Amino acid sequence: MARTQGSHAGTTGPKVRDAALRLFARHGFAAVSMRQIAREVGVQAGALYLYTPDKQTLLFELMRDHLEDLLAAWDPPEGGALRRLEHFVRHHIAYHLDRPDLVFIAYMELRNLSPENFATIEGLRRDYENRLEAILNEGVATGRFDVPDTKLATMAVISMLTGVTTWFREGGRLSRTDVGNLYWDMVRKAVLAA
Amino acid sequence: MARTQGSHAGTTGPKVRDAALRLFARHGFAAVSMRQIAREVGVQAGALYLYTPDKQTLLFELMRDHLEDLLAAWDPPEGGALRRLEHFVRHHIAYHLDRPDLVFIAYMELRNLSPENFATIEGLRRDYENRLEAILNEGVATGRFDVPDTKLATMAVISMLTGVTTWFREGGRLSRTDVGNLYWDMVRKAVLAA
DNA sequence: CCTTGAATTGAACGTGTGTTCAGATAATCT
DNA sequence: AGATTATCTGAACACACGTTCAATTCAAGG
Repeated sequence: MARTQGSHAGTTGPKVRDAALRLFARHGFAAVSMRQIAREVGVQAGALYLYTPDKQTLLFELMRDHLEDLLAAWDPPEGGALRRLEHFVRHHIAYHLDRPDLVFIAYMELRNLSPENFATIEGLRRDYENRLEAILNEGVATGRFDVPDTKLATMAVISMLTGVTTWFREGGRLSRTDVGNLYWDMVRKAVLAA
Repeated sequence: MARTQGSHAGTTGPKVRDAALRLFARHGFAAVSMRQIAREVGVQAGALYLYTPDKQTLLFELMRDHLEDLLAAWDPPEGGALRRLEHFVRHHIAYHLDRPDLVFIAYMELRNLSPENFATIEGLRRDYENRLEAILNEGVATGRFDVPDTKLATMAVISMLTGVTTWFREGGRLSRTDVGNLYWDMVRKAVLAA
């Protein structure tokens, strides 16, 4: 037998990516087999190879698409460095809270990429970090910010903000708005000149 | 043949843990086989089972020992909340920079633990977080700190500090002392009342 | 020097891995 | 209705996995 009722490439392709994303995030890339992904999709393992050349490419494309979406999704507002920084902080938190699985694998599975794939992902991540660093540099140049080392501050702020996905739970004590406000409060105080 | 020259249980045990730590950190727990660890130690795979009941326990004990050492290593100084916080920040950074592999697996391989092992590790981690939260609470109580939510601030600060291991490279632009100073500067400004 | 016991080998067990592919099926097009 | 094509199955490939264990070797104690 082959091709059970009602199955089309248009729906199976996304289902493969969804299942892979969920399973990779939950158990880790190396711990998930192609047969597990196939079972989740409702298909035999061989059929997956109509939608990806191999397992690693499945992971790579999830990470690449995530980072490209992240880069495309941010529209820096007009205004000074402080206003742009606030927008960056709030947007980073909101965007990451909406995609915990993608964030997780994009930060955790780097070592399972081939060297070329790793370089691509690393480049995209650096593009994102450079945006924050540019804001900090601008604020320092205008004297509004007191940041002795903008490279370190960039890494520190991104680590702090991204960490929100490890503890935030929907319906918990704090709303998303609360979280955005509280993080922005800390970042603002940390970079602002006295 | 068995038992090649000059090998003793006293040296093989630690070598197994060292090799496992290095390989787990580099490639991930699930991606490392017992045979790879054995090859690194210079022994056959079966011999590893004289030193660990199974692969998962090897991981668990690395994580547990790391967290217990971390908890035991910190000796909070006399003084107010600000002084204790500074000591915590500097100690956290120094301790983590000395053990990048342990930090890495303790944060990355949680999902490869059995439920009971996970609960143990989670408890140890919470003990550590509670120390920071207690400092923040004390500072808020005395009016020295302006921290609207000490639980969130705890997570934010720990994420920020632990992130140092992802980018710091020995012999780079910044020394360890520089890094300690710069992080402490950000944390201090973020929590201090105006 | 001989015995004892810890340390290790090497083979084996059953199961699972990523990937390929000829053949089968169902939807689409003429 | 018949031919075509995209979609999927199921079996197979060669290899690797974690773990066990009888047999073997070496170091130490009497």
